[in-house]
Amino acid sequence: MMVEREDLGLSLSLSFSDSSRPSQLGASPFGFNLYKPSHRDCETFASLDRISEADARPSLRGIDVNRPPPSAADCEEQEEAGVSSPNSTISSVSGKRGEREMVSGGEDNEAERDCSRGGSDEEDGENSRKKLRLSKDQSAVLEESFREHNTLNPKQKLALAKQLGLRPRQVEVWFQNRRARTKLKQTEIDCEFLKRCCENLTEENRRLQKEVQELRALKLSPQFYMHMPPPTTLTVCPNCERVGAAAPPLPSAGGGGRPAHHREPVPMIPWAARPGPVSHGALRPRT
DNA sequence: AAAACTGACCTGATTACCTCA
DNA sequence: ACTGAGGTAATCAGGTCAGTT
Repeated sequence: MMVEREDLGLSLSLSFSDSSRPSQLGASPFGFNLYKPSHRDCETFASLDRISEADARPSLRGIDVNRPPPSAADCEEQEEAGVSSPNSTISSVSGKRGEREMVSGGEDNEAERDCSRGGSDEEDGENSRKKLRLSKDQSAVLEESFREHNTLNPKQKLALAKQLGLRPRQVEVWFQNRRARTKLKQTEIDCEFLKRCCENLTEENRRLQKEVQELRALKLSPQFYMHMPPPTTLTVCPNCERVGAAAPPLPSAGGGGRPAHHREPVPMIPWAARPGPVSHGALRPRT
């Protein structure tokens, strides 16, 4: 069974078989990579938008996030200042706090503190969490970006934020939500898949039980021996030298036309498939 | 009115870096 | 100079809230 990507409704870019992208979410058993990047992986050069939530709140009360925030441009400028710092090692250095601070130092942080949090619930009743609605264009750009990388490094975040006229924090939140919801959808799909596997196996089991019963009945009848294959059709397995009748391959079973005793169990679920064929030498003693 | 969607937020975990004894 | 402990900051996943469609 293969689930169409379009089925997800989120127009996800689930890479079922594409393992070529390193920056996917971490590995899902179904091939959807759910990659959690370590800080070492990403370019953390000026993560200006991470601030104490508590600190951020008070200064933001009264800001309507649905309005293109005056802060957005301001933030970008401030962050750009960080980005364009001659001392920064923006694109090549990974997550060294020294560098982060170099570009995001004191005042910028304060500024970001003011502009990165849309927050402001409680207390101020009239400004309880207004919701921004992203435009189609904004969503499209974000989707496109998500398809390419489902995590953002700070540089990409800033660039996107600037391009879309959003705060970096908004871009960050969008990506976080997107990852979470993508994963949720994938889980639902996986669940559905497992359900169908279970049904198929139950059916197969029923069928095999029936077959066993029939064979037992046949064996008890004297005519059974009349149907025995002549000895010449018995084959010797070249690997283990066991004697077995050449069985026709079962369409649904793994192992194709191999002798029955060499057939691998059918993997119930895709990720259960072994990386390679199990051979007699698979359990070689360590040297 | 109810349900689905979605932007925003909170919390806890993880990791890297810094400071200091 | 080296080292381990504790602190700080950034980022993430998972869960939730609440406004919008």
